[in-house]
Amino acid sequence: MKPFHSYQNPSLAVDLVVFGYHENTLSVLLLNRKEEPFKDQWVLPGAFVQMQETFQDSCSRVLQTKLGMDKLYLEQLYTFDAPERDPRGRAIAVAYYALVNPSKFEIVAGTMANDVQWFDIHKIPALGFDHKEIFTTACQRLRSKILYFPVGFELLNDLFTMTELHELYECILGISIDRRNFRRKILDAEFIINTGKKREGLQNRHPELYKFNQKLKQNNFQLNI
Amino acid sequence: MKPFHSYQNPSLAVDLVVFGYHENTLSVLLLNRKEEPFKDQWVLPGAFVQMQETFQDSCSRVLQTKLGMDKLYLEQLYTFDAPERDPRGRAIAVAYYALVNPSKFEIVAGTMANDVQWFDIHKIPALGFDHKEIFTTACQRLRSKILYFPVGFELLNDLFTMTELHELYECILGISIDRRNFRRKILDAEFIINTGKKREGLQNRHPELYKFNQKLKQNNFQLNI
DNA sequence: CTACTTTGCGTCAAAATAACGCAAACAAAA
DNA sequence: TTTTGTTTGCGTTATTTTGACGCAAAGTAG
Repeated sequence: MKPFHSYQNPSLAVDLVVFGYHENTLSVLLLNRKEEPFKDQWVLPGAFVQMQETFQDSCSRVLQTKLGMDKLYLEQLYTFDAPERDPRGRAIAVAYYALVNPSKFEIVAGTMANDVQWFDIHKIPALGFDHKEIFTTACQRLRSKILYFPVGFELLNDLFTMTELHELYECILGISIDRRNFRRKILDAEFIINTGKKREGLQNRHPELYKFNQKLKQNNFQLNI
Repeated sequence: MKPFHSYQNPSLAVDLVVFGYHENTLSVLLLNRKEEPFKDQWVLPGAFVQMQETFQDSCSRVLQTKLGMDKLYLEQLYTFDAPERDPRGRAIAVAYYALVNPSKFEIVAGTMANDVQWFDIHKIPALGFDHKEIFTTACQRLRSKILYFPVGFELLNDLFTMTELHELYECILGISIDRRNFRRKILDAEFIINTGKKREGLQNRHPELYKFNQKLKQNNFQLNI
């Protein structure tokens, strides 16, 4: 499918903010550039959009070829168009963010090339292009989205404890939330379902295991935390 | 500023959802197409993005040349990339929405070409391309944004009455809101400022005139209506 | 058996909300 | 002038929601 336009169009790329949650830390995946411009600097992974593919296709291609990942939760963030954002010429970036669940986090961390690395979102180095701005936008989106969409479940395993969910929210929102009030609000909103199972192991009291309530993908709700 | 890419890039356009509020009705500006495809059908106004201009520039160009409007409040909505969205070939659309205040609404309505027309958002005809989807996205954005950003003021005159603001909210949200509770919440949030002036005229009791509180452009707030 | 930690559930005062009542301010009719 | 009807501004009250805690059961470790 060719472009039907006679004159030239700007270059079009997708850039990805890949979030992972591991050991009570929210991290982002960065790539160390091997070419100019911004050689040896850290940047967000990305790729040019091919003529026939959708943005989601482009994102999947980046995730698979550059990062060795399966399909993840993906959501479009914003499209960045500042004329000087790429020193090589006019380039539009459609930013997406992705969420990696903990099981994949470790696999990825183990097999990653040394030019790919997880960074704690509070310890991000200087980034090339306008990627700092993209990263900041992604963090804001995640923080607001978590209050009215069960986006956090993409960052946890299928079964999780109330404490894990609680700590995830504290981590993403950057605030401390009363454990007991959090529990009440989450349960009142029918946000999650108690599976009846318990996590056995080296812990103290064995916590109950919850799962995500699928109905919430349709219904809107509002968590006032 | 040329694209630095060797292979071809998709066509890139901006599409605009222009909202106007007049006589207690929220309307959108539509254009009747004179060429194929979708000849004689209604579509959203739009234009191809020139190599050197930002999206905002492209939007302003559309608003001025096609619709004869000044600069308006503009916000990026979403970027649409379905491969078949344009039958002529691959085309990406960056959608924006714009808000027109009432004084300009009437000027525009008076001088508009007969291929441009305001439509009540509840009486939208069939639209060409994927513009129905873009329109729907814009309505949703407006509804959610009005609760945490004073976006509604762009649709009213500088000075307005509490009743006007109240009716605007009912119209956009599509629900009925208790007049007295609405007043209390708006005033508690320091959403607006009482100017002390009153609107004289043919009404009954002369209502007080309010203005938008500029401080709210920075501060976040949440209206629970 | 005794600490100590984690987890689940409950209480209660304070704040926010929804659902109204009511009278002042004005225009128009009587 | 007086009356009637409408709009506007400001309350009140019962109910719900929230925030800040207490407390004991279920575990582990000494």
